[in-house]
Amino acid sequence: MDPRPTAVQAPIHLRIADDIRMQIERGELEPGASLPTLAELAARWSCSMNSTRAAIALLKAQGLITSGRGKAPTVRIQPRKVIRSSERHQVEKDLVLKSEADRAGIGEAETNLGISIDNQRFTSRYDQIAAGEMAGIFGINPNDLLLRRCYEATDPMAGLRLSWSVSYMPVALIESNPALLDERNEPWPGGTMHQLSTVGIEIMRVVDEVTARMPTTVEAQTWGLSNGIPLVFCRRISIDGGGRVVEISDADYPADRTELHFVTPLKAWPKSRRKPSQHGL
Amino acid sequence: MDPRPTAVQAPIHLRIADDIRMQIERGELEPGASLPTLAELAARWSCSMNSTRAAIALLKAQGLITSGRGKAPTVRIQPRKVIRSSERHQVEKDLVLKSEADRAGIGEAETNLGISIDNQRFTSRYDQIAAGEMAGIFGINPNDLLLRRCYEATDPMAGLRLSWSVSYMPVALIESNPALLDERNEPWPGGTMHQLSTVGIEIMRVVDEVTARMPTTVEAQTWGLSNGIPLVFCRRISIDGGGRVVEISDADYPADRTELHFVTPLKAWPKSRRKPSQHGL
DNA sequence: GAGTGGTCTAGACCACTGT
DNA sequence: CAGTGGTCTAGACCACTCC
Repeated sequence: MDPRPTAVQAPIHLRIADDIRMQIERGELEPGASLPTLAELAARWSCSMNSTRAAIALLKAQGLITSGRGKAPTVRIQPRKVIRSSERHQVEKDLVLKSEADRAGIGEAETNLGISIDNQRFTSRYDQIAAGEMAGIFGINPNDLLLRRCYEATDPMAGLRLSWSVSYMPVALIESNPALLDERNEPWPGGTMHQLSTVGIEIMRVVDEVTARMPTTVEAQTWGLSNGIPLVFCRRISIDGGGRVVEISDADYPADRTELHFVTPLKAWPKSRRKPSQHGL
Repeated sequence: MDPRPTAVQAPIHLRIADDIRMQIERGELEPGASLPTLAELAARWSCSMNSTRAAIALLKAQGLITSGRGKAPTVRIQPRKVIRSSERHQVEKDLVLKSEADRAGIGEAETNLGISIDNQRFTSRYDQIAAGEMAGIFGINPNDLLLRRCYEATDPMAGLRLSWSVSYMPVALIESNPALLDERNEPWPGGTMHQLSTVGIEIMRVVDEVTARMPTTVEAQTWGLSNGIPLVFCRRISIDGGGRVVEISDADYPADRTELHFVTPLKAWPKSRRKPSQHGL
C-alpha cells in the first residue's frame, strides 16, 4: 500500500544540510564558527560541489548560517533582539496629558525603535487614497478618503531600513484640524494619540494582529536581512470609546532582531467564589 | 569611490523571479494559476533551465508559489487564517468558576485550534527536568525541577501536526496536588488556569512574547508546511498576583494559517483633564 | 595570487503528472 | 506515453577575501 518499498534515501543535499544543522544544534559549531568549505564537504560526502552548494543554500534559507563570496560560510550570530511592548500603547496615551515639552521628540518617529535616535534618518510622507478594501474595517464607503502616512527610519551610515510603518485614518474624522493633514508638521510631539486628541478622539482599545511572512528580494535588501529571516507583520487597529475604528497602522519587524511583547492583565476572581472542585486523584 | 562602475546587471535568476513576482502582485497571475514551465522560461529569457529552476526555487523560498514534480509551478493559494486572540486568556480564567460540566472538553487540547475537534488526535506527555536556563525567569535555582508538559495535536488523516506547545511549571508550586503531575489526567477540564487554581494560584497577568523563524526541514514536514512559510513563535508567561512567574508556555504557529490577535484596553483620560494644546497651524 | 563561494551552462537520470 | 520538475554532475567564469 505504501508507495515507498522501503525507506528512500533522502536527497544528498538534505542529508548534508541536516548533518550540519545537527552539529550546530549540538553546539559543535558555535555561532560565528566557519563551516567546512564546499570542496571539503564535496570530498567528505563524495558528491559534486553543486550539491554541497544546495545544502549551504538551504541552511541559509533557514536562517542558520550566512555566507558570501571568498570566505567560508559561518554559523549565524543572533543579533540582540529589540523588545517592542504593547504597554507602549498606554504610555503614549498618558503622554497626551503631559506638557508639550515632555511630549517633544516622542513622535511616531522615535517610538518605533529603542535604539540610537541620533543615528536615524527619519522620513514621513502623507497622501490621501480611496479606502477601497479597508473601508469594511473602518465602516465607511470604499470611495471615502483615507489619510495615508508612510513612516520610515533608515540608518544613514549603512543605508539600511530600521523601521517602517504605514498608517491609515479616515480624512472625515480628522479634517477639522487641518494641521493633521500636513506632513510638514511631522514629527508631531506626542504621536498619533495626541494628534487624535486635537479632534476630540480618545483611543480606548488597541488590537494588534500579528503574523509573519518571508521578505521579497528587495525587502531583504532594504532591511539588510540575511537569508532565511522572516518579517513579522503587525497591523495595529485603534478603536475609540464608541467602538469606532479610528486608525489602522501596518508595520514590519525583522524577526531576527525584534520581539513583540503583549501584556494582558486579567480580572481578579471574586473573593467570595466557591472553591473550584478538585479533579483527578 | 563607488566600487560599482555602473549599475551591475542583477543575476538572471533574480530578474526572472522578480518578473514573476511582479506579475503575481499585479494580479496577472491569480492564486492557483500555473506558471510557465522551466523550459518556456529558459527560452523566453535565453538562459539555461538551471537558472529558471533557481528562480522558481527562490519564489518557493519566499512562499509565493508551490511546485512539484510533473506539473507546472502554481501561484500559492493562501489558506484561511485561524485567529487566536489574547482575549482567550480571560475566557479561560473565567471558566475556572464554571461547573465541571461547563469546563469539560475545554482542556489545553481543544483550545489550541479553532477547527474540527473531532478530527484531531491529541497527545500529551509529562516529564520533569532541571530548570537550567529557565531558572532566571522563574526566579528559582537551576537545579530546581520543572514539570514539562508537551502537547501535540495531529490530523490523523493527513498525519500532519495541527498544534504544538510545551509548558513549564516549577514542581514546587504545584506538587501539593499530585494529580497535576500525572499526565493520565489529561485532558484536564478547564485547562491550566483551573489546574493552578487547585493549588491556590490565580493568574493575574499574561505576557506573550512573539517572534518568528524559518522551520527546519523536519518541522516543515511535520507541519505540512510548503516552502517559504515561517513559524510564528509565541512564549506565554503567566504571572500571579504577587508578580511570580508561574508558567511558561512555548508554542509554534504556521504563519500561513494563523493570525495572533492581542487586545489592549486603555485607561480613560480623567474627565477633568485640561484640553491638550494645539500644534501646528 | 591562491582559494573561496556565487552564478551559469549543458546534460543526465529519475519521479511524478497528465492524457 | 510524453512532458514536467527534482536531483545531481562536471566544468566554466567571476567577485571577493585573505594572505
